[in-house]
Amino acid sequence: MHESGTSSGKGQRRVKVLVPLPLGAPYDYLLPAGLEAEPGAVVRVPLGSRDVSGVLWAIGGAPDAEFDPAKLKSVQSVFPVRPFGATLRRLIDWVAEYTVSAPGSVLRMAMSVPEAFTGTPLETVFVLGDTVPERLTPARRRVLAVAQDKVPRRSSELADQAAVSPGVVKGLADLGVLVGREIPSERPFAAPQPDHGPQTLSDDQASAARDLRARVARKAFAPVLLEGVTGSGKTAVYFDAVAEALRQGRAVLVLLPEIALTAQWLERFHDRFGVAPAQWHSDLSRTERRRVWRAVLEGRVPVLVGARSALFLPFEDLGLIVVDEEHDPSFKQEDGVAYNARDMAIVRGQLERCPVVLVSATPSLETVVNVLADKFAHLQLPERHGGAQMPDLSVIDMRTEDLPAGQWISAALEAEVHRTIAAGEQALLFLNRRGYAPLTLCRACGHRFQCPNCQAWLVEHRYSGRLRCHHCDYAMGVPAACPSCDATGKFAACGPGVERLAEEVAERIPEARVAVLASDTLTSPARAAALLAAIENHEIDLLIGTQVIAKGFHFPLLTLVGVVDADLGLAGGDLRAAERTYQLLSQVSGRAGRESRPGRVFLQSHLPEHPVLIALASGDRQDFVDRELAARRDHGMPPFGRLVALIVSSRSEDAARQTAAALRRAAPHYQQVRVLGPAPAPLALLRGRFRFRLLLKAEKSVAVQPIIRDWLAKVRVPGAVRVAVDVDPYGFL
DNA sequence: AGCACGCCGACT
DNA sequence: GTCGGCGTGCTC
Repeated sequence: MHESGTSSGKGQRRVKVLVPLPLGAPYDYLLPAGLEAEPGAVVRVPLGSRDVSGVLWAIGGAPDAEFDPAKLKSVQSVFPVRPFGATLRRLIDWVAEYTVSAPGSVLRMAMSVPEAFTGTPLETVFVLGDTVPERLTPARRRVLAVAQDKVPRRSSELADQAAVSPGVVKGLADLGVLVGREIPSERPFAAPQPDHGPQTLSDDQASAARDLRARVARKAFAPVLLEGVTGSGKTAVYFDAVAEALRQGRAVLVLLPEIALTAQWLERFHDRFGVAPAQWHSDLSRTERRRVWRAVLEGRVPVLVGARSALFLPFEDLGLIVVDEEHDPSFKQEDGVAYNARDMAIVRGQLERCPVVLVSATPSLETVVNVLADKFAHLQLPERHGGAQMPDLSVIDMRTEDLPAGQWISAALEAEVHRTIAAGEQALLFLNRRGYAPLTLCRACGHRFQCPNCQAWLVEHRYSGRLRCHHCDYAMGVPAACPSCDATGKFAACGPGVERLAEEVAERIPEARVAVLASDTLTSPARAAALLAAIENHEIDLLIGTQVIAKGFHFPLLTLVGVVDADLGLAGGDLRAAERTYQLLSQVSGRAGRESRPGRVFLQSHLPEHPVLIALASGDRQDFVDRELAARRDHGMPPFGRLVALIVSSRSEDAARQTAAALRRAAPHYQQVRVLGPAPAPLALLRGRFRFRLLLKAEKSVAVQPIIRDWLAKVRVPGAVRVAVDVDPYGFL
């Protein structure tokens, strides 16, 4: 019973409240006379049979004509926190409009900490208790030594300072040796010092840095591409702009792809500014997430580095946004609200009136076109920093190699690895495939292990002894006998993954001390950091890695890069296959010879005449970009045309097919618009759902969102069927 | 996203 | 006979 909700006495204003649910529009509520709230206020409202937190979106406004005014409910309370700023609210509306999704779904991304508004965040700190431990291990002794001074510390601080794992601290706490206590966690975020450790910049770097500093000082929107070959010192340049924003007292947001692996980036930040920045990524604990969110809202975070979702944090006074590795596909969110954080960063910069710096060695074609059209300023660093040379790159034609079955390293590449290790240097073998083998089949009957939920093969992982689907969380043990014909000992692994490559290396390059780096072996930041340290200390000679190794790492001794299968990304009809392969391979190549020792790169390929390989081998990126742009323009493809994908999915294949067909029949008819499909989506079965895809292709001048909205409104979609809209789709999944 | 309501299998 | 499975639909 919500009696208060049905009254509409005098002094109660009607307000619009957006709740973080996919509801399409803000809902109307009454604001009781006693409550004061302005737009942006975080409020508690009744919804159905429960209460939810939402944001007051507007006072008054046109009442919802569909809704019976007698049923209006009342705002229950207003949280005592700073309201969401007008720019963030406009960003949320803008993103919802652009991506054709519910504003509530976008708000949800900006309110990712449901419990962030209530009271004061608490955290547990420990001090030495009276109990004496029975067994004193060396690790425990170190913890006690640290705790001796009676200063209360969080368990992670104790663990760090005593150089023990968090488990040791927890063990002592469980024994009562350490006593925990809850205290308000409003520890300030340490202030980065703009002049802590300035770096010497080359002339090119200094002039780019000067330009960026001036733009930051101007406090106006300015999109800038900072382009420079791998190793040219782009980070040092934008750090200067960060320092300038700090001097202005404005906040800085740095977006990076896959934050968990940026130990080296954090180290550089620490060297430059004396402290660590605040961080935002999916691995944060609840407490930490809440602490950071709250601190951002209250304007206590000077610099934050985060993954794409950090774009929706409630900053009040942003002075600079940096999108590092702007071309990286992981800025594109595919599920839920499909948005590209790089593009939305530009929008946020516009709303906040601050510069947005896109950083890359291989800018996306979208960005290249924006530079050509003078929409983005362009700063270039043509040379490697500190006199290092770009690596020497050559292609190994695998058609003339005669490798025995189960081997993937050519004789030439093997010889190079031996030589590199003998010279006391390090080598990297790159293969963008996790696990042991991408396909396992039975030689007796031809049975292939397939995922029951997805249209995909199960990938054998020998380290964990399981067959795993890379698209959902399905996994099974390797059975003793074939499930189809009962034969035993007939399984054959087809194709290589990094684990199998490691096996080949053990046989052919036995002198190498090897580390395998893949997203499933670098499970925690701690493990990643330990592995990086081992590499830096030259305890490792040979790195075998998937694309996690391609980004941003800097190993002085690494002089040889071997790309085991340079053709891997080129198959299939993906629009961006060539662009992405070029980006990935030039980034991997860029790991070689970053300091005084020159680097060499070998690309093993069956398609040495492919434009991507020719461009990589010749080092002529411009020629490649020109050709690729010409091809895109000829076909009216992005960045010259626009695409919107509709993915129709359902547990019932029939229901999905029928809805897709109904959408086809209702397809919009305009001169500059074409609708393709429906066709089974590239992953026609994903996580137990059957998927069909329609593609709308339009000229660049067309506003596609209203067309899509009209289109969707014409078709009745049964509850069991979902239609996902992806404006500017990236991959063709 | 929850949570309620609603129609079909194994239990106190 | 009911307890409860999760499919479907609504929430100002």
